[in-house]
Amino acid sequence: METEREKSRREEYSEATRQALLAAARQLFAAQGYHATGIEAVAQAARVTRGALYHHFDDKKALFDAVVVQLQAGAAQAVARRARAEPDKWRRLHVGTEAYLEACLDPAYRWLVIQEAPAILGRKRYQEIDEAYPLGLLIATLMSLRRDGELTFDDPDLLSRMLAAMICEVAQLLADSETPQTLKPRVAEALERILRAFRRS
Amino acid sequence: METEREKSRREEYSEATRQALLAAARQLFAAQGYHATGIEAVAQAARVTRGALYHHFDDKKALFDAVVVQLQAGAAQAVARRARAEPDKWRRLHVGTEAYLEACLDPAYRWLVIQEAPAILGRKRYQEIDEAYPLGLLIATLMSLRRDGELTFDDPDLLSRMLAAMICEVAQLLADSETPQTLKPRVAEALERILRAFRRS
DNA sequence: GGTTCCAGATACCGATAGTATGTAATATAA
DNA sequence: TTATATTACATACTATCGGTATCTGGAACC
Repeated sequence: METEREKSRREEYSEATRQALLAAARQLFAAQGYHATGIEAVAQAARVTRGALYHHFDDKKALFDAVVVQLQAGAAQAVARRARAEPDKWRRLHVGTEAYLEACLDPAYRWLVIQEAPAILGRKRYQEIDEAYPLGLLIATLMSLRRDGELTFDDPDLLSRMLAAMICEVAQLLADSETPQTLKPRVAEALERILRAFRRS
Repeated sequence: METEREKSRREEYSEATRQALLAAARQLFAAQGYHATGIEAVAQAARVTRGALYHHFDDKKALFDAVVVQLQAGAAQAVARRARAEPDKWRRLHVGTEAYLEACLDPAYRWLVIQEAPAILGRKRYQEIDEAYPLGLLIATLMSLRRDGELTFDDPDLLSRMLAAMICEVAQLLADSETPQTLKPRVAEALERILRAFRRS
């Protein structure tokens, strides 16, 4: 914890408008996509002018970046909350992937984080954020399993990315599916089998 | 084959400029990305004016769409060429995934088809193209294996998408990797194991 | 109580996608 | 052969939008 210096009224207001801008941006970007959303519209939705927006964020990309960070942080928190409860590591992995899959079902997450973010922020920056949040959790879990000799594969980093890619893809399918309730168990089975392929037998 | 009606000189010229526009677009989009590339630049590179471009393509997105179709067709052709030679179906699958992975290593393919296309064309249209070309091959192969009772999983469509997603992700990793020669065998092993998890034992 | 500083507003610029219209060349029909 | 229709392409213009430079009012601080 950093020393909680008393915030001035000004700083409070400033922070509040920053949050309002973030919320407006998330909402509009998710609803219409990044390029279809004008900076002007975001500012209006947050009830400020474009000047205020440019005071808080360097440019449109920086605003989008902040939205993505926020979404990734939220997803990671949701996953961690559920996984922490599990004592067994394989169970933790299982619960974690399921929780992440659930997080991916949020339309805003799918559209902004999975679809648009890599192209807009660039793969490098995208991976930075991903590793700092949800992907980082997965990597850590797999590395831990590897240390215990429970994972029969030498590259947890590679494996985690492959798993994450699959989960994202599957989330899109589930979201687009007209019969998700029949698709869901198949997805679970496939993931189960794949994980087993890397588990010490 | 449709009846090869004699082409007039005009039609030949027209087709040639269309191809020139496509080639210029592919080159520039791949080099700088979709949004960073102006319509004007594409027209100039093809040595025509923007008017000509808008004559051949409805808008910028349609131009991009055509480029993506061309790239996907090329990839599918490369995969089919290599896979057709194999008599055994599992071998065919193996060779096919490897060939597709190789196709994904083309920077233009990675950037335009994998990264930008879903966001720009929309997931629906993207899947249409994908299913018509490389993904379609994979689905067909898996369905054939399923019919033979060789595949112990009920949803070849789902599985093929999961595999394709992984391969795309892995291609990005290989491309970014500083030591692809050490990464490659690990990738091969992982894919091998995953396929085995769905193979009749 | 005057000065500094900063959140936010206003006004402007440049780039670019898209449109409306014009033109010259070729195909087609009388 | 001449007249008409069609087509490929060019030119000029508009609207939108991201970004910047400049300004202002009020809170914090000496």
